[in-house]
Amino acid sequence: MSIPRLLVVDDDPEIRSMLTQFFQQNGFIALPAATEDQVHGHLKSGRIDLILLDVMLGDENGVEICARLRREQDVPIIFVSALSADHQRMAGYEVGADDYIAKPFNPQLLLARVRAVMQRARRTPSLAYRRRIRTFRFGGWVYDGKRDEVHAPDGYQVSLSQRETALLKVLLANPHIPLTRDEIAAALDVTGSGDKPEAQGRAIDVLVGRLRSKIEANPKDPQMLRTARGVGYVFACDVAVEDEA
Amino acid sequence: MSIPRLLVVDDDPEIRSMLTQFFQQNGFIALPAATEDQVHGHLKSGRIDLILLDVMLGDENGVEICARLRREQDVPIIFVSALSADHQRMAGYEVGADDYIAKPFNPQLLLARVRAVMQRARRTPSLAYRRRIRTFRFGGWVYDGKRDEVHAPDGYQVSLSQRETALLKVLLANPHIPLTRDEIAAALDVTGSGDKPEAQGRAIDVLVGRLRSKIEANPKDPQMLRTARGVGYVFACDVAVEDEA
DNA sequence: AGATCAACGTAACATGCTGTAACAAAGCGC
DNA sequence: GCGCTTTGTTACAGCATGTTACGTTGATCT
Repeated sequence: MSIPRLLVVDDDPEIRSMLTQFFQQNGFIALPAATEDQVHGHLKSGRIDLILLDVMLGDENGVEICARLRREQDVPIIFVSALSADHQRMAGYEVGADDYIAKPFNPQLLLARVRAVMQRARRTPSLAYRRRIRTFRFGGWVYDGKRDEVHAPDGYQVSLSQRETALLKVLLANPHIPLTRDEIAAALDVTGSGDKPEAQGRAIDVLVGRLRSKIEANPKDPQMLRTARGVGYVFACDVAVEDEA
Repeated sequence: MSIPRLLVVDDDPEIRSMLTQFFQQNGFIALPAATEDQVHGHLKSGRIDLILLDVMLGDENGVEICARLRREQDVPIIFVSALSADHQRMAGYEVGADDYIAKPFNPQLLLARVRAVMQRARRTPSLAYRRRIRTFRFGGWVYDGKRDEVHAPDGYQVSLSQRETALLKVLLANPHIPLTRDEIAAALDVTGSGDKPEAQGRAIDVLVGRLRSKIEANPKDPQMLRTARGVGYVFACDVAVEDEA
């Protein structure tokens, strides 16, 4: 392979040039971009091997940009977030980013991550089919990311609806962290159309209730999917994660 | 890992420079900070591996600062308190500090604690996933921190509301120490939103009454949850604590 | 002792949040 | 089109929590 070409997308000029220079000094061809339009321009005009994308691009939501890029072209994307709180939360969003890195980052770690993602991208036949495949184990239960199935402690398979599965995945990605209804709704909508910004009645409550009825031994006294009164919901259960392929 | 970078937060210039110099002589990069703003500045501008935070920062409450920092970024925090009474009290506050150290401290002990916390932080994937899990035993009763349940001496499970449980935990963390209503209220709010600074009627009294009615054999003549007339309430009962994983 | 007053206990009420059944709308396969 | 599933909406009931009001207790002074 020739010299890897990398696109640095950030609206802060300082960070942008800092990152660009850093990668150039480390043997990459690094191109700066400040807006989504510029990104599209670069993608059309030449080969790009990887995109470093800031989560907060001005008032634009990086998550949505990522989803759009993914729909359009098959480029590995690494998210860069200012807050590690975002960072954790990102894991729940099914936007298909290949990795997440929180600022401030250790330069060596950043390089390692970038190389790892590019390695992986090279090995994998078609990026478009790639997603984060992860298997979660929690209190006897298993969510098998490969088959997108949920198995009860007794081994039987439980059938969850799409929405219920999505909710479960958001929760599994954020164990012990209280999530507000808005945050959950945002995470769920990213997979879909992504254009329902505000409040939507009690949809989340009902969804939570339905999921409880399927995965809680005693739905009236939930042990895992607890409610955080005045806040939202928490997944109060330790979760083991296995990344696959 | 490179040289560890440490932030010393204290509003007393003397202690601040004393600590800073001490750590610098022991191979750390130690940065002084006097206010929360300065802390945020340092966090934004560069890597910080650990924060040493004074409990009393002027009139600001260190506990709340800690909670805010935790929400924002994932840095290990060690509390430093002037009074060991505070020290004990801290244990009840669920702020997620990684350790507590009382002044005056043994320099070697301090170093050891700092190194231990940094070790732990390195091993642990994400600090935010960590919580203090503790089980308390008091006069036949058991509070099981893992399941967040309370069991009566006869083995039956007692159902406490969230608020009642929170109150119980504050009391258990401070046995034999009279707590004022303000202190209790502060401790209870830290877990929540953290933005109800002042007096709130008789809420604490009523809450105490409700807890008594559930855990006292004879609520009219409380043996554990005693009132300290003119002060507040005391948990007059020996408590055994077990920390878990 | 008795009077007095502040602190405390608690029942009753007010409010807000949550769980959920029932219904409606939308999507899907046949 | 028809039946089935999924998902969102609404309405109502129940619970958790804070507030108020009033009776009781306990300390202090005379």
